[in-house]
Amino acid sequence: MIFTAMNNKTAMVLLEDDVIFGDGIQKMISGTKDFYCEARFDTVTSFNKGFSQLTSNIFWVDISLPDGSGIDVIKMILKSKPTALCLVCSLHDDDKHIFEAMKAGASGYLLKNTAVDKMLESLYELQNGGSPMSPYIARKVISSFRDSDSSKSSVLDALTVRESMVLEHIAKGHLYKEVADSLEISIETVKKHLRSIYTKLQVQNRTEAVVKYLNR
Amino acid sequence: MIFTAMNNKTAMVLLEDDVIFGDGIQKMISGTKDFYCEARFDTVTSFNKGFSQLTSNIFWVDISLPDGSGIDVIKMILKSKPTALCLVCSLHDDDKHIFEAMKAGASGYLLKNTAVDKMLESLYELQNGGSPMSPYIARKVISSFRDSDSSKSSVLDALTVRESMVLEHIAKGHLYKEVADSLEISIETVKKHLRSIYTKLQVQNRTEAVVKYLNR
DNA sequence: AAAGTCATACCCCAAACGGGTAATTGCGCC
DNA sequence: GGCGCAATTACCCGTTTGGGGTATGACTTT
Repeated sequence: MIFTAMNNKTAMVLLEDDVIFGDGIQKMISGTKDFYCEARFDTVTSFNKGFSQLTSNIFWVDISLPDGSGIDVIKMILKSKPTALCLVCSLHDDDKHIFEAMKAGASGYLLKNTAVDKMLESLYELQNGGSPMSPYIARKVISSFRDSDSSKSSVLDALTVRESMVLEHIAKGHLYKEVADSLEISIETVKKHLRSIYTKLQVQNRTEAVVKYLNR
Repeated sequence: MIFTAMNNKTAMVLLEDDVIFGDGIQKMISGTKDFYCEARFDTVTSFNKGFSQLTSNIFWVDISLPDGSGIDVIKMILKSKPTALCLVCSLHDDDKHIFEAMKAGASGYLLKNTAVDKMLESLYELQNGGSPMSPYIARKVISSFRDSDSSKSSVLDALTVRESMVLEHIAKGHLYKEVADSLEISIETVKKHLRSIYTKLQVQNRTEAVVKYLNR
């Protein structure tokens, strides 16, 4: 469903399959003096069909749609409009949905239980370079950066200085001989270090050791 | 500077070296009916000295302090109080400071030009499980998740279905034999697949291949 | 001075790996 | 309906790696 343009207002698009909820959002948008709803869709298919005619830069998207995921829609939008702002509004508060949406390029993430005034505020925040998130989402997002470490000692800490150097080279795909030349020690010593590493990391071969090293 | 306790209010600590700004924040906190300032410090040293006597769970911390970084203070706080909420309030809006603070475990990040009412709102948001961030910060944070591109074809896309399956197993540290058993093919076939993988990924051995796979 | 850890180095041998070659299957295309 | 091509399967051979033992000198801790 595509509507007519309006002067002095920012165009935005609504993708939401729940009729009641969609009506509410559309009404909310219409009630502002700064935004208007250029188009409204309730399926991925209809959105794709109408997309090429849209001029909006702001997209309000639900994730769970009857015929697909809003996350894929976001990817599609950003492929042809890299500066588009996609605001997810979803019931989902699990890591998978949240982080997939972010990876896809969402510029904000609201839960559906958000108060209307907060939703409105979010639109303005979005437009002004912000990334509105429901508090619970923001906490998850910011927490994901937290170094589980600082206190928790990694198994890698058990390695000696020399062992760490060896593992670092090994993780680059080097052979015993190459590591030996780099560190100016004999191949046998490299082997010895690597065996200590395997023991300490409780792994059986170099691949497992490298995986542990890379996931530090 | 440590103050006396107050009933029915949430205790919080202020770490800020700018006297004028600190006064403003302290006044703001005092003006609320839900928070009070248990203590106020202007250096890392004085904070460390007083820390053991503090009961607060909320910490308002500046990053640039005359004798050190607030980021280290956050690490220290969380080491002894893992549930503490640290709200950074800083002038710094560069990636390094932002993400270091998040890694250290900050629960929110405000820029100093934030309006007072937003600052207040942030305290409540923090207490209610949210992670207040200035819009600019939130946008940076959320953008950092964005897949530099879902359109850019990874070298891994060149792999056939079977090759991908093989690589997936290999990346778990499995041996030829284990992969062969899993996929119910002969060891020799696994080896052949892996060699095709090496060619396509332009690597010489399994470690390099696994590194490329893990960095996908 | 003794005990312990780290880094160095060597030997041996079985298991795993990497590279060359080749047969078979499966699928699109004319 | 057969041709072409990629994908999948498979074997052989020489090299690399993994795991075992042993040993010596430097440096720390006790």
